[in-house]
Amino acid sequence: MQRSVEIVFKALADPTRRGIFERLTRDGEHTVHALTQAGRVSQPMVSKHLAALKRARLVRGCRRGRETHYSARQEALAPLVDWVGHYGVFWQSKMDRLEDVLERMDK
Amino acid sequence: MQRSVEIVFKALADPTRRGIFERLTRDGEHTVHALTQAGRVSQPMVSKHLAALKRARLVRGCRRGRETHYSARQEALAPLVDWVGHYGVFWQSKMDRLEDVLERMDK
DNA sequence: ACAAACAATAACCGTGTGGTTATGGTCTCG
DNA sequence: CGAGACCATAACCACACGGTTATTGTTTGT
Repeated sequence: MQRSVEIVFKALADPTRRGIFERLTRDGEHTVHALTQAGRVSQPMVSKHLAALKRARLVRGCRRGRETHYSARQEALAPLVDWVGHYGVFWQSKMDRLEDVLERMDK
Repeated sequence: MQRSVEIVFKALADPTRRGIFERLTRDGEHTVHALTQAGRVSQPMVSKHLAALKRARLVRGCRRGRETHYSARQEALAPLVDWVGHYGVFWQSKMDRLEDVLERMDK
């Protein structure tokens, strides 16, 4: 619980990692090679960052032959959203109203 | 812009800092002394963490005599919320609907 | 079968950062 | 005035972390 908040926050605190996540979100699946080309860091570093994002479940990689394809898992942002909902009361009021509305919409 | 996202994420990535912010959010204004008592970290460290939170505008301190009273500024979570809205498309759809609803509610 | 491509790991390095104790600067109060 | 409370800063230390190059293990194409 608290653990995942910790891991997600830490994972997204690094700009390079955020950049990778943002790119995977915008452009979809990418191989390590592709991410290395675009980025300004070496391939091993990309792999390391991907490992960190994977630990936070922010990213999922599937090996396909000799290349690994990574894609973003936006659901993994849930701990972040929950945290804001808990401790950012200003935003919580908005979220609460959202919950109500969504509930009513589903009926 | 990007800068504030960076600073806010980094500030909240540390568990001690998150703890301080959470406490200030729950229990309201506190002096450095009070925060030191509760925490298991030394007073200078509390001051340092408060300085970091202050740089992120997550916290505001006002000197009152010889003690400084700190309180949380939840509005400073905005960059975080915006970022999630931007890159967490899953959550963005919810947020968009929220925006619409709130707009209609205000009329 | 072999060379090259792709990704992960290892080994290493500099620095950023969380932590400490010690010190200094104000303010309060007897 | 002087002692002590409160906070910030300094000086310092250990280590986690972002970065690199070198290496290894698979897989692919010819």
